[in-house]
Amino acid sequence: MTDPKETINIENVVASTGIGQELDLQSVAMDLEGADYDPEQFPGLVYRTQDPKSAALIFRSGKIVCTGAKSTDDVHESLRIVFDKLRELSIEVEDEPEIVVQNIVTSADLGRQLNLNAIAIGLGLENIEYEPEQFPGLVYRLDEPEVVALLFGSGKLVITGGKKPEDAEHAVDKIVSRLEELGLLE
Amino acid sequence: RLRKWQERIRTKDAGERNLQFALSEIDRMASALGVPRSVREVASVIYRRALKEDLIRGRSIEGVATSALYAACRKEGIPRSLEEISEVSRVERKEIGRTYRYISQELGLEMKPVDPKKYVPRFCSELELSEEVQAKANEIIETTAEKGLLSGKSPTGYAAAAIYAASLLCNEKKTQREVADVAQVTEVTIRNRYQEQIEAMGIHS
DNA sequence: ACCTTACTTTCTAAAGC
DNA sequence: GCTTTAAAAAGTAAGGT
Repeated sequence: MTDPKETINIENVVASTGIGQELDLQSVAMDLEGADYDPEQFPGLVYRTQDPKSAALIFRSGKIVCTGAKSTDDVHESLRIVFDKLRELSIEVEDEPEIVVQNIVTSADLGRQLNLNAIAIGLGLENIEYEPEQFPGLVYRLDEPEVVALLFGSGKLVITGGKKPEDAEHAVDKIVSRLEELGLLE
Repeated sequence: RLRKWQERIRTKDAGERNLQFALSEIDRMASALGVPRSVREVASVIYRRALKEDLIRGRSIEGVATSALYAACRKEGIPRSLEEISEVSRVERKEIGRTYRYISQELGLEMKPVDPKKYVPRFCSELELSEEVQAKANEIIETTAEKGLLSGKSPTGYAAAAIYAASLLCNEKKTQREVADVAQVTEVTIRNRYQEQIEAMGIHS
């Protein structure tokens, strides 16, 4: 049997950082090509990097949110590009601003079909949310690690809310053992 | 002080008025949906519990009232889809759904997923289909759900497909459009569920 | 009937309303 | 609470050909 842990794939990494300097977003929007800035709609300026693909939300305070990267390395690479772009606009940016990963979205495959109805009862209706009229996935919140899992009938799942790649692995382990002890896998 | 006392009265009156409004809304929607009085009573109890547990803060009274009715219909085994409920409420479907999930979770209602078979009698009677078709539709739902086909699928679409298939098998054919209209799903959904169900039932047609 | 686009759910930070 | 950004899962829907 393929270990479900081997099927884990990081789909999105969200991180926050800051250049340690206030910004005039109006002028940054003028000079930075491809920048989307509509303060009436949202206070942040949106700047997209192509390789690695990501979207950076740049704020007046100098704080930045980067999302869409496929790995923590890509987050660093994307933000390095953003920092350099800002430096090209002669904006002072710290040498190595601290980058904090805030959320990692992962997908995985348990390798067998799931009977979500049975799993909903097995895990306990008070511990899950399963409303197929509204969404096909069963929502399962774990305490340790503190993540949220979306389980689908196909056996595939999504893990989100984690801050480290290991969180997803631990979550998959716990889910697999929980479903196995309930006799709901295979 | 007199002012504090007056304020308490005012608050009490406002609260009382809000409760009356909520209960009258539940009554109005229940009548429009044609659900029995017992369901309105269950909905009222759920609404009062939500009020007691202070779950209405940050939400509209009408949203909570509508969600309570939606939950009550399910609890009583005569579910109405969010689509149907939203047609008699001024709250939009998405808001009813999220408010329902919230009060369901907070009040520990422990609602089981809707069984598609619960929609069969009402949909079939609206389509004027026989008991034989109903029984066949229930059989299709039961058998295919046991094979795992139900996971993640909407109960209304699932019931609609089984009813469509049963109407064909019993020579009381209804078109996909007719069934789709009463179940408030698209013909595409019926087609997709129908194909999976007849395949799982080993029916050639 | 197909295809494409888009919306539902989960998570997270940011600043401001 | 909302606004915006990204991403996956799978179901449902809508519009065009």
